[in-house]
Amino acid sequence: MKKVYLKDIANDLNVSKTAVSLVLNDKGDENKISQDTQQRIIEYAKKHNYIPNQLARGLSRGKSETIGLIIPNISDTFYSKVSGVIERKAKEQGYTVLFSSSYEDPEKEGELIQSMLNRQVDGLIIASTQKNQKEIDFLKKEKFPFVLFDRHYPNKDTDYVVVDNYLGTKKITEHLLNLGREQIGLITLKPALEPIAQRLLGYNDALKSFNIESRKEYIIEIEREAYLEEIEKAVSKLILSSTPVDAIVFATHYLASQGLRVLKKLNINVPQDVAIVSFDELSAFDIVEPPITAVIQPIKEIGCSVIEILLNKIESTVQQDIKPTVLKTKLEIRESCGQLL
Amino acid sequence: MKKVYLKDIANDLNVSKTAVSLVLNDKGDENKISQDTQQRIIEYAKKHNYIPNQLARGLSRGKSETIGLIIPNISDTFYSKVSGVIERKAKEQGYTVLFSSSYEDPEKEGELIQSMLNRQVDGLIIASTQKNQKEIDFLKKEKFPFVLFDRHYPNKDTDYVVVDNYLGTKKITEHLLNLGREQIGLITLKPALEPIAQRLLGYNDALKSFNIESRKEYIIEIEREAYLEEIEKAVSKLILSSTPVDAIVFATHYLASQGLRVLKKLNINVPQDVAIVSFDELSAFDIVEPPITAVIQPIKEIGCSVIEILLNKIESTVQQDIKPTVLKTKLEIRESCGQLL
DNA sequence: CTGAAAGCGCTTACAG
DNA sequence: CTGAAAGCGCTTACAG
Repeated sequence: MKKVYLKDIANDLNVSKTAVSLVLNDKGDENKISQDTQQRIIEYAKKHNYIPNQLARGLSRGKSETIGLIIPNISDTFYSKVSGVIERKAKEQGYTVLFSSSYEDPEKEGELIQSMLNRQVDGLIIASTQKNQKEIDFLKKEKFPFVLFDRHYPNKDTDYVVVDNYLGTKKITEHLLNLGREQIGLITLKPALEPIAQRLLGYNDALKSFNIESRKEYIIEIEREAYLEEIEKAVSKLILSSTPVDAIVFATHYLASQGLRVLKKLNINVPQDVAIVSFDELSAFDIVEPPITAVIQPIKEIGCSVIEILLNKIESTVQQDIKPTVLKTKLEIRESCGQLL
Repeated sequence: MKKVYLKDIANDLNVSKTAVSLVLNDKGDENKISQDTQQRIIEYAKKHNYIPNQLARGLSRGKSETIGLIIPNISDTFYSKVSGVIERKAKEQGYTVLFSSSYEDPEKEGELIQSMLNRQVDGLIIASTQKNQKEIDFLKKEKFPFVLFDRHYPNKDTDYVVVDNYLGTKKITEHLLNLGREQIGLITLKPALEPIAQRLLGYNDALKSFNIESRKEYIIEIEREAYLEEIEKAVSKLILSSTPVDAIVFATHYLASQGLRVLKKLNINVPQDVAIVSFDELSAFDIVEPPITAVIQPIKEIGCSVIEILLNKIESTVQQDIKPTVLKTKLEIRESCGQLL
């Protein structure tokens, strides 16, 4: 069975390509093509397993029905979950998603944006490295539909969907303070991405609201690429200091889980010796020993907002307003902070 | 700045579209286009930010440089990790990946295959629901490049990459037996996908090799869609039976983690009262209470094999042999099985 | 109701 | 060394 094309159907059925195209695109009725002809075309297409070429269709219509998704790492639980809802929602509207991971490499991210543009995606979703100002400016200038999520460019006016990282971190830090912990360390990342910067602010402001001075030596910023090794030093430093910490805030789920590994290795009791909290979680955080208190990001809402905003921009003819979306996090109290001291 | 096309470059530079196309595709030298002309074209393209249209290119060349990835669920840690390596390796060879989740729905999977074909992907990677014989036959008949992974069609001759599910489960079950456990339950899934079927066999054969009879009431197959509720019943049944179990094999990571949640809720001590093991793991299984012994799938190898086989098929002109790849699992011993009884 | 034709933006024999 | 032209497989005004 050889491949069948539009023109084959037209030839075999003695109708024009126009008619076939119209019918197969559900425009038969509005173009008043006879029911009989429509029937014949549809049957023939089904029988011969006609597969329209979307490349040709896209080229001709100037629309690919594809959206590009660029994230730091599809293997990370947060991004994979958000990607899941984005893909599902996109598919519901007839869009397929092209994805690529930037692995936090700005240059790679730039190439990916180019590559997605090459491929004529109708819109772009980016959780950016925040180091591609130029590309973002380009997209803006071209009025190309895109929405940022998780990380945005604070000094640029774009659509984006983020979580309230500031308030989330403030909440978990205050939770510790409310339980009587006062020497609270923060283990976070170095390159100050916007969410990470916000988390630092939240931590500091929580301390401030309890009239506790933030100590520089309690804040450890580690290199993302080397976090596995660096976190060990960081935790040791906080714990074995002359004024040891009685609680640690971890700025990401992987810092928290790795931090807990280290604490266990050092035979530190959690929460007796130190309480811990995490920004974001892993799905097993509730059965970990001890279960880790965390602020949770609303995965589904993030994905839905992103796709809704993007499709709106793609499909609407009128210029859409640019508006940031800031979603709330949820505090999930478990046992890693213990009881009131 | 308006968009620039091949023909604009040709016009502005007073050369032919042919020359521009050749040069931009790195075929300038082999077509003996003067260095000067090449230089001018490349500079112009860069300066005006020329973005070639891949749709047109693909249409013209009959190749889209895209591969389709269809998996049950991108949000599942196993699939997201494999997808990560597939995407990375694909990108290295210039391919972008289009992905979609089937959510275990055969009909949806069929549509996705169609949709990927529409989009002229050069090849397809599928972790199938195993209920689309027809589509697989179609792909085979058309000699369309594809490779299955995780789940294959045992009665069909196709390329696939799987893990030795049989041996993996045999290993964890024997681990329990070696520690003196004899009443070993199995909590697994109902719709007998190939890997699930193999895991059942592995469990049974392990018992057999220790001359222990497999008891029907110790094997509980639950519905995937309702596993959260059903697992509670399953665990209770095994534990509260008149001949209670002293160990449980969980056939997947999510069954294991949910199973552990239930055990904790029922105040059953692991491993004192029951030992548990899991096929596959979650990244926090080592810090869970107790750390869960599991057989691990070689994520990276799976992804690499899949992409290697696929690209080989796509790019090679000679017919490639069809060959299954069966990878080894690794037993990761932790504390959920305790010591020798 | 239907068809011929132009066009989407590339690539690639082919001729010179 | 270079250019005109056909072709990839569709869609869509336009004319009848």
